[in-house]
Amino acid sequence: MKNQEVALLLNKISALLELKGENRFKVIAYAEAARRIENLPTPIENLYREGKLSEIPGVGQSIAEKIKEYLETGKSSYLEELGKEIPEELIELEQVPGVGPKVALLLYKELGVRTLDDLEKALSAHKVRNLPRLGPKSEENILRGLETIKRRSSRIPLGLALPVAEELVLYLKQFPFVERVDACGSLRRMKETIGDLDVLVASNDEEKAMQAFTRWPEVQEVLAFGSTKSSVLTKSALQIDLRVVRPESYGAALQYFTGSQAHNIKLREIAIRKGFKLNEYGVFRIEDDKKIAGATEEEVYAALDLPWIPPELREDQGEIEKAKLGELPHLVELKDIKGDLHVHTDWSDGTSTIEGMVRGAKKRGYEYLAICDHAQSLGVAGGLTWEKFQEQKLKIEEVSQKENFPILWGLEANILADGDLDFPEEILREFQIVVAGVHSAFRQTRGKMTERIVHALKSGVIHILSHPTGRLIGKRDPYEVEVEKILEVARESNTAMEINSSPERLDLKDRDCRKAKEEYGLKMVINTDAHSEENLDLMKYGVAVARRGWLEPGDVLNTYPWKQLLEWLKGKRERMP
DNA sequence: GCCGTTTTCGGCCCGACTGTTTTCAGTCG
Repeated sequence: MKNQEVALLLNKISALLELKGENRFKVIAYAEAARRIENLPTPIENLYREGKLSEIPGVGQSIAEKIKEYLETGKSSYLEELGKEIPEELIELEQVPGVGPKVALLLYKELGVRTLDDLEKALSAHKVRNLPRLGPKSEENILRGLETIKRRSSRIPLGLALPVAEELVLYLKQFPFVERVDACGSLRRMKETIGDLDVLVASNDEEKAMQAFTRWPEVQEVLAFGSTKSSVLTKSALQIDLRVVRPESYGAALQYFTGSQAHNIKLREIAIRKGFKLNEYGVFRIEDDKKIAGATEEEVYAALDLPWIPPELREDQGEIEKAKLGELPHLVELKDIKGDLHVHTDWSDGTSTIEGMVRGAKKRGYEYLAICDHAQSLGVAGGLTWEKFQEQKLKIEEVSQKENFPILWGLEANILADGDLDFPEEILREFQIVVAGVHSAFRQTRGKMTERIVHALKSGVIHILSHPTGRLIGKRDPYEVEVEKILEVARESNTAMEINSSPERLDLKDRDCRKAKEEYGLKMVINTDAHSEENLDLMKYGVAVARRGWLEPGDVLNTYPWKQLLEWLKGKRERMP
């Protein structure tokens, strides 16, 4: 799948065109095409083979030609031509906060600066302050930007950002002049990683709100301080932007600050066509500047003849078109979840007892639970022998009786390097539920890995494929595998795909969930893979992925009532061809 | 460069903050 590569190419072209001072709409066109391709669920090579490149929104004849050349030859003559005029390295300079295309070009033309190293030298020699329209303050600002870029980790996982956001929201809520607080941006959309944290406050005393924010004990440095907008860097090097508006504009501001940018642009275009203007203060009629909506998000969308759109969908991935038609999905919610179908206990590498996990499940309002400890081959995880599993079965039955709570006796089998499972099929059929996944030999070729998983699924004994792509966000890439092929065989074998809720996995990912549902009609299961009772709380992250994948309760097996779930589990093996 | 139930030409989202300026360009989200 070369989608990321092609997107990178188009983004480079966009950046060089901007440096060159080309028409800004042309610049935007390339960037927009890149964004579209980045979010495409299908490999762009397939679209190319079918001659359907121009069917991608934002890709016209000219950009299609450039993609074609790149896919055929692995290079782009257009990019190379541009590179002769403007060195590609300058794109890196723009990564420094405070340095945009104009300044980058100025630095290059006047001082010969091409790299971050060059920039550092020019700054310490105080050459930057003498450039036209720049002064000592700009020099200092760029220097700070350079330090920030070294310090600031790139995007941080949702699982780390969410607790920070919750803490800040709690802190701000204690002030009487703060009427409402919400974390917005990609965090509210529950993206798997977060760049900056965006927080919105409703207040009639902006000044006090800003001071309260910048005096939050976690703040290390104030980057910008305005009357309605400020930015800080926390001690953990996370950038937080705070925006304050009056309560009567809160809905419009919430909408604006939640994004995504692409979603907002679409909405503003719709507003214009209706004779309105949409900004963070409200919806205004252009002819007399009269405000017609703004206090709530619902009324902002309603003013544009749209139903309220859940934040997780606001990515300009077709949600606005569906909203117009009244065909938005009724997304699955945490309260729909009736049980966790993949948890570990202290029988293998978990830390809680069976009783502990059951108590945790009951506390969360679940109706059932599946205990799926590791099997023998996974020595590092204290995997169980068949004898041990039989012993565990008795214990599970005992606890189930005592607690009057349905527990499935299952396991998480290991898909070995050759695609066999670590127990023979006859034994696996004894278990009430079989979850299976890849836990070793990650570095196989694409073909081998695909064949390995296909072979395992075709055994027909697997109910759920756990963490289907094996990625660890920011630590390990997904293994090389042909996802489409896996989904296809999953359909044939009635296998459900797991959405693993662990914030470092979130696997399957949102985009693939949507594809699994829409193109393959698969069922998904949202599991925590909890290794402790507390870990059961991770379910919310998996639900977020499902929502971003447009899933409804009916698409998610563990929203089923107990009886219906049992039928599905039994039926799965009977339906095998 | 892309796009079109008001268009194949003429549009293309909107505003805050900063610094260096005397009215605004550049950057950012």
